[in-house]
Amino acid sequence: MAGLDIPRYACMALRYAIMTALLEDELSGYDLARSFDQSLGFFWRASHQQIYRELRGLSERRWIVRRVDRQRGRPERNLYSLTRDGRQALERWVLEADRMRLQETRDEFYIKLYNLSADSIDYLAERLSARRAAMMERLYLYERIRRRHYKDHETLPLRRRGVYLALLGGIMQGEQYLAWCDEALALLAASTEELARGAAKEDAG
Amino acid sequence: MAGLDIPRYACMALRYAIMTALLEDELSGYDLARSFDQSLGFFWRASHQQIYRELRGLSERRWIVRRVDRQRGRPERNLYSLTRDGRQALERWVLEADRMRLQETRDEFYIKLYNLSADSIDYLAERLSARRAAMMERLYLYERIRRRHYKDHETLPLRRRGVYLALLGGIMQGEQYLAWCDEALALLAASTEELARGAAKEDAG
DNA sequence: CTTTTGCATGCAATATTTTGCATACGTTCC
DNA sequence: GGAACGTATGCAAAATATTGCATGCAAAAG
Repeated sequence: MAGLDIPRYACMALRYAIMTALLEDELSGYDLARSFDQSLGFFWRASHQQIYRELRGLSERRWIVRRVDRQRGRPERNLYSLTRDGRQALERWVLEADRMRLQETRDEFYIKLYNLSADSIDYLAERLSARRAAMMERLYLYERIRRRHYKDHETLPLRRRGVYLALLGGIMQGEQYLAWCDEALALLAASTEELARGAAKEDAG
Repeated sequence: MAGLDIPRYACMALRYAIMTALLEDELSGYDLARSFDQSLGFFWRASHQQIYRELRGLSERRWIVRRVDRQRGRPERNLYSLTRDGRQALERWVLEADRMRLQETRDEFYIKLYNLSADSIDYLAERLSARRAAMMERLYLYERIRRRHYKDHETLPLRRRGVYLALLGGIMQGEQYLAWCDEALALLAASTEELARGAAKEDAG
């Protein structure tokens, strides 16, 4: 029951996501919480509570160190950076333990689709539109990043190429998602019309 | 501290995924654990432990009921089916609380890509190939299901159309993923070659 | 016959994530 | 001059998910 908050195992991706973010910059918990909305956060999001907790755990392991930044007027910031041990742990993790479960989308919207009915069709179509719009915006952001930082990826240093590939994955997935939304919305609209004409077969158990 | 295992809130997607699976069939925990590898499980996977736990919680809520099936030779099975309350709760959930966070891929492989280096490039390329192969197999399965059950989706009853759309989402995402793998593998291969020729700029901090 | 595989269920501990709350200071808006 | 907003940090509890272990029977494989 001692050392309650220090997990014994080192299997958590968020931990390494944070360390990855610290690879290039010294950042505060607050910075991390925000930058997680912008870059790595596309692939692994976390709330500030979780981030602060991880920062504590990482400090106790000596994988990161804290430096207090006293600002005029503002509250102090705790800036963290990777230690040598941390860098090594990160490198080890990259080469280890690929759990490859990626085979799962884990989006409850799909489950809702399994429950499509005359009662739910309008709502689901509306939500799908919202998702489409949100993804559109996300794609717009991706593209800006791409244009600004990854214009010609042939000349990037190696590590940056990896980041580019992740970004490309986001972009391609986003585009595919838009295409799917369009197909789905079309089918839902057609179904609504059929229902209105009383022509659609109702679910018959 | 009383009623420890009965969650107070009703916000968990797995719960509704299970109920959705029970919408058409009476199933055992074991059945669910396996069918989750086949259909809904593409979108929300769970271990048998989690499933049994949820089944217990759902029973306590009276959203499902258990029927004991005594089989010759084999151990007994607990078969579950939806109650009226359960069906209503499910319908309510579909129309409620769309949390729409889908904006996140949550695959640690992307984080590893952020750490691409001369040390990790071969390993990551190898893992990517494995993912490509796994997705290929998954797509093959999807396509079989599609051909068998969703040949012409225009004539399906409404609920089945929803299931079809989820499946279509899986298929499209899978195809996109393959395309991304190919692009990524190509870039990694090119980078490896450059490294071999000593021509690639090494990561310069 | 003995091991493996499949069916079938479950507990306990740990790990991870989310939700709700709390604080405190400074600036900007009205 | 007070409300709202942004910076900045954190605890506690609840919800969710994974891992490791355990059991027991039957059929099939060797």
